[in-house]
Amino acid sequence: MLFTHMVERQEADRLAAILKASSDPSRRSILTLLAQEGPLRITDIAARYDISLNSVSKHIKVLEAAGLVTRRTEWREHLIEIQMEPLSLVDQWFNELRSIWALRLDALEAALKEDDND
Amino acid sequence: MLFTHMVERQEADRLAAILKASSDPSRRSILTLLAQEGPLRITDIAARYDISLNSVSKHIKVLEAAGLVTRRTEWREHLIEIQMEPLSLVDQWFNELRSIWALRLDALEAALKEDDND
DNA sequence: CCATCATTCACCCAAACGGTTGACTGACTT
DNA sequence: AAGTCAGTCAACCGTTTGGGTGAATGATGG
Repeated sequence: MLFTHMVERQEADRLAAILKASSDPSRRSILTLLAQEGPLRITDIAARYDISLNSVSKHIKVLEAAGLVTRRTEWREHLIEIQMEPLSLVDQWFNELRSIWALRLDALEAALKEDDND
Repeated sequence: MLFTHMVERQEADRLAAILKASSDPSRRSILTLLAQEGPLRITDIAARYDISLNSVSKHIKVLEAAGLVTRRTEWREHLIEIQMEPLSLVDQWFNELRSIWALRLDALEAALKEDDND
């Protein structure tokens, strides 16, 4: 059905964004930092690393696009907060993979048992 | 302790490899294919896509380096099999993140309760 | 009125990436 | 002896990516 495909496509894109965003070590480090310290300004985050403020700003935008982070802008100060929810989409993909794999094994086992009866 | 750090470093590198490997759509698709069809030759995999055999061969090498796939070489035929175990390392990282985050919230809550008593 | 501050924007650069093509290897088929 | 087959290696191309610099913005504080 068309609608289902659209939803699936959307989810696939979201998954892609999440995985790509978390595939970079700097961004993973920023996520950890945000998890332990709570919401931080971009400047505060940049202060922890020896990369430029600009670079951090770009990383935040990538994380934001993936939904891994949200931004609360209070005039010139942007408070960045980690968002855990998107991780579940990755969990979901893993579980799908695992169940597809298990399904095939089950079928294989059944086929073997069938062979026994011959 | 030095030894612990070495182990952690190793694990971090492995996590990085796994996330980067699964951040590409073609590679994710290949993984799904392998999950549902079982071990396949590189040629068989390539036949499913309109990218060259060479390109698939490279993707397989990336997946192999991440441990997401193993190779059983029977002379010129290379049987590629999906490996689920590495996914648990990503699960593990997610859970660490979530627990770090929860820990901070707990501390925050405790501090608020403390304030109430003033 | 001028400086400061937090952030983004517009470029620039080098490295990495996904993909291609072409040559090579080594056994099996004809 | 020649050709096919499965896969790798090496070189190349265009695009993306992570990083950097410098300027712009726009309210706030001297």
